[in-house]
Amino acid sequence: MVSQSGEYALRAVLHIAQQGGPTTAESVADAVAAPRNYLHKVLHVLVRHGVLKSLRGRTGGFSVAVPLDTLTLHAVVAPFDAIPSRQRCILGRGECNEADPCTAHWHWKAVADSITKFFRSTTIADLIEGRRAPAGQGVMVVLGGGEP
Amino acid sequence: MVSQSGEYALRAVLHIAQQGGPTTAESVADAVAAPRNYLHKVLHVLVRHGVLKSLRGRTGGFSVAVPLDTLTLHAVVAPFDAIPSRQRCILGRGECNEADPCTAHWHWKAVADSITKFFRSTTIADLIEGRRAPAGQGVMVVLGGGEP
DNA sequence: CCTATTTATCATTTCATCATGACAAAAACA
DNA sequence: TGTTTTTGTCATGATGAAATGATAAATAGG
Repeated sequence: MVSQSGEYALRAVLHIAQQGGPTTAESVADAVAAPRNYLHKVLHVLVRHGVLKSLRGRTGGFSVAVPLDTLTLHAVVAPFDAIPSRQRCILGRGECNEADPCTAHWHWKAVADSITKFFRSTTIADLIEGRRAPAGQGVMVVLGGGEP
Repeated sequence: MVSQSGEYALRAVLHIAQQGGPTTAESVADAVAAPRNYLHKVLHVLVRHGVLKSLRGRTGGFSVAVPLDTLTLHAVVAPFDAIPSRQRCILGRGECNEADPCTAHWHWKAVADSITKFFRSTTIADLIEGRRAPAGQGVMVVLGGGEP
């Protein structure tokens, strides 16, 4: 669902966001239980993608570069994993659209939609504040029973 | 979400189920667009797991070993991919249960449930018949808006 | 200016998945 | 019986993600 790197990224951002100022990679590595050198690279990728900003030197470290309620899980994970943005056929036919659906298309669509929605609408702020979901962004996914 | 091997397995079973009698690995490889030798191994794994049965020799091939409306996608994919059966924390804390939930737990739970439900309740028969979902097994997943 | 601290970058290793190729075992059929 | 067709099994090679290790560049503080 989400790669090891993506998971590190998610946990790292969550940790950094909860600290006050710049957080060192070492501190993050401990909190996330990730190998330091490897985490370093992950953090740097997030910097290049504008998710984090970094400061070198003695008082340096990483901090979040954008408002937390603006930062979606998708934005954090995207550099490492391709979360299905367009409809990805579970049977892997490559192309699978509404006009020419595969046998599993409709079955899978509802699930895929809920995954996409989750990553694109949930923010880091949502997770930290422990809210159950962003208000006013409710979406209902209905599996089974009932026609189109 | 599902590995290459798991995808091959799914498409292979779907193809075999639609043929009348035993289907040769060669025929399946063509239909599935998978490398023959590799597919061979995938099919054999499915045989060992009781999903398919095989017959050697001139009139041999693979056929489905169980009733199609009994065969869930989970059963087909499970030998290759671990579909989250128990609650798997998206933050990868390993253990993440209701009693000691992580910050993302409730957010992720609804999505994870829908995925699990999809793989465990959808059968090969459902896909072949093009039904939208097994009747009477509807499940509603609500994201956002509203309290527990 | 020097030194400690921290991020940035590169080269290399490990590992699982995917894939290829060759050969053995069984079964049908002439 | 022997030949062909099929599955079964093993050994080996690519490939990419994950992880490791070493070194360079920047920055703050004494």
